[in-house]
Amino acid sequence: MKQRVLSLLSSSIEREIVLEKPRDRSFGHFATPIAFAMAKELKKNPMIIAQELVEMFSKEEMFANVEAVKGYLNFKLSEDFLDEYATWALEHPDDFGKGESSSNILLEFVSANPTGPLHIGHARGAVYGDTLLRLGRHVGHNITAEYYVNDAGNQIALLGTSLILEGKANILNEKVEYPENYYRGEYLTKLAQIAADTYGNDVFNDEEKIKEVALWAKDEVIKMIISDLDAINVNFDTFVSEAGLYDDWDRVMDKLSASGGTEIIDGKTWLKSSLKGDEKDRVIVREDGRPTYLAGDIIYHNQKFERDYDTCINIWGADHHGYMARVKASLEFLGHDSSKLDIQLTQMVSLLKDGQPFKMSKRAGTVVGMNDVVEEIGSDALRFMFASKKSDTALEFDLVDLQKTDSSNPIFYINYAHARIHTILNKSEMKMGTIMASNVKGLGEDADNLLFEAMLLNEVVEDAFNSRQVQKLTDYLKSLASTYHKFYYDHKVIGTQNEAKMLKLFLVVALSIKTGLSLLGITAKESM
RNA sequence: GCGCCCGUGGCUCAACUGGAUAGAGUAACGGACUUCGAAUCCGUUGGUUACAGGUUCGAAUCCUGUCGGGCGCACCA
Repeated sequence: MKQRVLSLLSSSIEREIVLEKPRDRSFGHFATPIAFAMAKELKKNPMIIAQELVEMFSKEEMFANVEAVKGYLNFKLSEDFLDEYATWALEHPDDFGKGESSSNILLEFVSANPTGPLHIGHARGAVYGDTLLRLGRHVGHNITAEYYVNDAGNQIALLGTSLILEGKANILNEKVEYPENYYRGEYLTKLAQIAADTYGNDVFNDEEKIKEVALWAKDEVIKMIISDLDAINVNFDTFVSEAGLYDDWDRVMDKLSASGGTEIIDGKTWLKSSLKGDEKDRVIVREDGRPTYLAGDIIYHNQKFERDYDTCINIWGADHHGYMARVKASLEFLGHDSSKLDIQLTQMVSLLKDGQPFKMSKRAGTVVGMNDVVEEIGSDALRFMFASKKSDTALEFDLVDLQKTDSSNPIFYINYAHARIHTILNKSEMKMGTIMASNVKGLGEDADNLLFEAMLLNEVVEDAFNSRQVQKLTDYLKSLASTYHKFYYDHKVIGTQNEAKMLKLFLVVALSIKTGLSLLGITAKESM
């Protein structure tokens, strides 16, 4: 909708136009402060400029009314235009809210180490990333969802050792000395049992097999992670293995040093990231020749950029923010445009249950598993909760609040609006053909407002994706549901003269809610 | 100490990225069912946008400083 208005305005005004949706509907459907900007250049009173613009546009069929108020230019859309758009939406439900962007984007998210199940912080990144993915695709972009698997380095060996210890302790019932660093948790108990079933109990005493067991365990953990993610409707297109990247190491190193990006001091290779905005240089190869974690990231990001995307989006936990400068520095040295790397951070999550800190009771300690939360409140509530908060602010929420079945629980409230529409459609004797053949004109201001709001989905989705702020969509859906509930309360539908018209209006609302929820990875309910 | 993020009604969050009177939900209180789902709706109370300056037609938003909070500051991933 907004696109159409904008393109009409752009054909007459040669400058960037900010078109906004006024808070107060009496100012129209759309408004622009363009006259203020023009006033500076033309050295004329903005009120006068606005008045001139009114005359330019008031004859357009798209508008019922164009007004100049205090320098703002306010547009009210015509009912013909609104009805035409509504009909189009209902006839093309799969295209509703879609955009025409077409960038190639790589979206990397979650990328949790394959050493244990996902915790609640990962879940936030997963939901945020997957929601961005859905929004971006709806807007028209071509996006690849990728998971970077850190399967090289110490932590895999540590996983192997931890599994062996677990087996010794719980299956062989031996006394074991635990080292300072090792993994623990219920998942290891399960894994040890499977390992015993697969390889036999001897495996826990066979030093030779430690490496093999570690790799096996890593694969098992990845399977667990994938199935955990699947439980909240998060899926990936590609998995990139860190271990597999090192074939490319020599080539990338050559490129780095050729551009003066490296330096060897005390037998270690340093990335001279301080030359590119980082606070200091970073070791990428240790004295003994083993690469550091950063090395893998450098090869990986180089590979990403050589795959030639328009934009690479990374979603990282906020505790990694110190990494941004060094990764970008390496990209610069490798001759890439680091501004194409868009790093979004997700902040910490803390959970309450009925006002008390929610922690896992098991021996694994303090970290809350994603599974545990999904079990408590379900995927829909979890996804909605995370999507509805700005990702870069710390978040605390109470599980009990998300189990409520009233308007205090937004996902419930929105589903209820959708379900009410289906109830009323089922109750009505109207045939779909009759409903579609009617028009939504002449229903009054409440109906016009509801219809207009329902048809704003595309604008909201584009805005949410471009600003990387997915909570704009959840806010929109809450507001739309509220407007609908109000309308429903105030207006009787069945048996009235305007039954078909109103049902057509409701169909648009339902379409918008259903589409919006699906972009959040949630299936709209048709009955509660 | 240095760097990044943040500070908006009692609480959880918005505010179209510099625009019109800072909005929702929750909590508290008071109303609306012989009516398509009251699982809903309506109303009242609650704000010097942490504080002090600055930039301009215009600031919660941008700049500077102060205070307060979170996260980093590995040859771990």
